[in-house]
Amino acid sequence: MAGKRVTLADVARRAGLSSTAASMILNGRPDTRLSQDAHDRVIHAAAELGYRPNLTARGLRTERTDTIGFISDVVATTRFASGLIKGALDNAHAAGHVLLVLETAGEPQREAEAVEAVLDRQVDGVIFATMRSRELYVPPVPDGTRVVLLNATNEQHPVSVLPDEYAGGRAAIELLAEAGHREGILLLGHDAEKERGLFRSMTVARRIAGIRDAMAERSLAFLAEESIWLWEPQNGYAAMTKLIKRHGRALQAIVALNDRLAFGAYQALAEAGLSVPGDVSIVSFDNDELAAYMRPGLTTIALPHEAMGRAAVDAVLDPDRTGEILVPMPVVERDSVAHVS
Amino acid sequence: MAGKRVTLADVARRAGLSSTAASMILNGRPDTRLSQDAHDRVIHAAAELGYRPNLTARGLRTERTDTIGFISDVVATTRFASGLIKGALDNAHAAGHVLLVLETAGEPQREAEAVEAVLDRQVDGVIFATMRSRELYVPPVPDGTRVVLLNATNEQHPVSVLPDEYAGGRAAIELLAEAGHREGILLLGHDAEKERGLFRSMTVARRIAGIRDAMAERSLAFLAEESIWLWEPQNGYAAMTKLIKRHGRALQAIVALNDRLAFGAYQALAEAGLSVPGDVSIVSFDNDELAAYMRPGLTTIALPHEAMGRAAVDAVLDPDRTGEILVPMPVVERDSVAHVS
DNA sequence: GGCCGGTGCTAAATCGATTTAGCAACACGC
DNA sequence: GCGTGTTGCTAAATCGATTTAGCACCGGCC
Repeated sequence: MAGKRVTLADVARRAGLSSTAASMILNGRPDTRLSQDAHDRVIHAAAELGYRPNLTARGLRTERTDTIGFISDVVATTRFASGLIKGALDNAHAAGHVLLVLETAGEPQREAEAVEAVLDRQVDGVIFATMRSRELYVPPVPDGTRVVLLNATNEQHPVSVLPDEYAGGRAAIELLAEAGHREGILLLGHDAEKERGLFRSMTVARRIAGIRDAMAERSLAFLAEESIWLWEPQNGYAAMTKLIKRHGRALQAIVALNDRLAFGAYQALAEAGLSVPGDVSIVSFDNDELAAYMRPGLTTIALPHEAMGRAAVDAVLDPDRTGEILVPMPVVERDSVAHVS
Repeated sequence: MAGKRVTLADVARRAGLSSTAASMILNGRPDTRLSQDAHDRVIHAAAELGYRPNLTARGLRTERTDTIGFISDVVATTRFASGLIKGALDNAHAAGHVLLVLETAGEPQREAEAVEAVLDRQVDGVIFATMRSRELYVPPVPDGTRVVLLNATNEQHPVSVLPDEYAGGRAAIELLAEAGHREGILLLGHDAEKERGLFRSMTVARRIAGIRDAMAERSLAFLAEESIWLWEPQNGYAAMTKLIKRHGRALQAIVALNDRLAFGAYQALAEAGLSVPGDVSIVSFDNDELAAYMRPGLTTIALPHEAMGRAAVDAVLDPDRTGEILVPMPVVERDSVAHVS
């Protein structure tokens, strides 16, 4: 494609009108007294010339750019991070906006740079996202700019989008209880005693609270709780190998605090000759890509990353949305939980 | 933070000079004859007021926005997609640029919209990325705009960044050969006969060519080749279950065409009571997240997603880069290949 | 005939930068 | 004392849109 871009002035000239008239007509301004004929001529000329407004120029005048800054500590390492982006992208597209994506690695220096980079480009709003949910430092932002925290909170900016972890935690226990499990349940990843006073993350705390409340309501107690600091497959494998030795067949169900731990548990159970869900049921959290690949498929409470990303964009664009926006965590039932009588 | 942004005019006023002078000084323009004193005053005033140029305004005048459009068919579903973005983000940041990320789901309609959306915002260049490497349709783009294809090619735009799949394919075979494997090698995922005339993807074709050339050079032949159209764990599992039955202990090594197939193969081997790498060695491609979680760790030829993303940004910013830019695929050695004598 | 109000449109200012063109003051050479 | 350069700086144009303020014309009414 060659030549320069068509400008509003070109359209106006072609229509035999001023660019004032062309601007008003193309923006559908109400209460202008421009004739029907003028409307027709401008719209026709614009179509004919393939006119598209230069948003840089418009932005300069209107201070609106139809662009949202999406600043994240991490974008690639987890499916969660990219899910947030995808959801945000979807709703931004639907609203005719576009996303400026920046990564900070969680370093305050880069966070500050990122904020400046997006403000220099006059974004309409900023979304701050984190992997590990937490109270997030937000560099100073001018008053008018709308800020939404995604999977994070901040005192000065009260608009946060979070997964409804409390309800998710309850759902995991409800699922096991409805399948008839009442005994021999193991909590893999957290021990109330050992981790007392340690801060893991805001949302994980709620997840665990949901689990414990649902247990208590049903007068259920865990057979064992195993604290694991890093929720990686290797650690899940090691912990489960030990626990199988200790508890043997008393072990009937596992609540794993994420899918990677569950994956490690599968490996340990297979080595010990125990089958899932025949001998042991497992329910977990996150719905990692992994969960679908495992055999049998892992039943898990999904982290609703895309829905969260979508909610964040909606919140940026709707000035009335405020406070904590909780996004439900869907229960993804596969084949790792057996019914017992 | 309150109040309006500081403008160049504010800085100039404070320094007691014209904004022309302030602009020239802050941009480090050569050959202006402005005094050292004027320099000091402007720089001092800018620092004092915390001046940051409005890039929208600058962009309007200079037609440069320090912004690159990153248009991808998919951003979230695979680690590959998000790796490309992360790499691009890294080098964009290093070069003081920022990325406008858009997703198209591979639909021409959305591709066209995406191009218009980024051009309307006067980006300095556009990167088109795909998951499945292919000749990509690129909507018309004005002459001056630099276009780079990432994991794709296009006739009109000769700048492409691709993984060096041919060398990667060779590397897989070299690895097995050096470990002493000469017989009982299975190619999992492709059968030359069955797939004749079918087009999978440009890069996969090169991968397979590298594999076959390296085999031929060493006068090696596959024990069997198994065509699998969709490279998912379930299909790898099914195919391997069948192949183990058919070939038994003759099977000594597997070249899996991606890690998800290898994962399925692991499951089938474990069920058949065969150990990796004791009974069967496996080498694979991609270096999915999965590969590190598997037991034993999977040796695989990595898809260099981040390096590719970085290379794409470099190519956009350097007008001299042209043609195919091949990014090496690193060999990631874990524990799935045994030495045999 | 003059005033009023409505209709249909446009000139010019504006956003915040960059860039072009050129002015005033001074030194120098002859 | 007069042209010629150099030095140090600025006024104004420009990019492409939006928006403010207001002009010219017409018809109707007294």
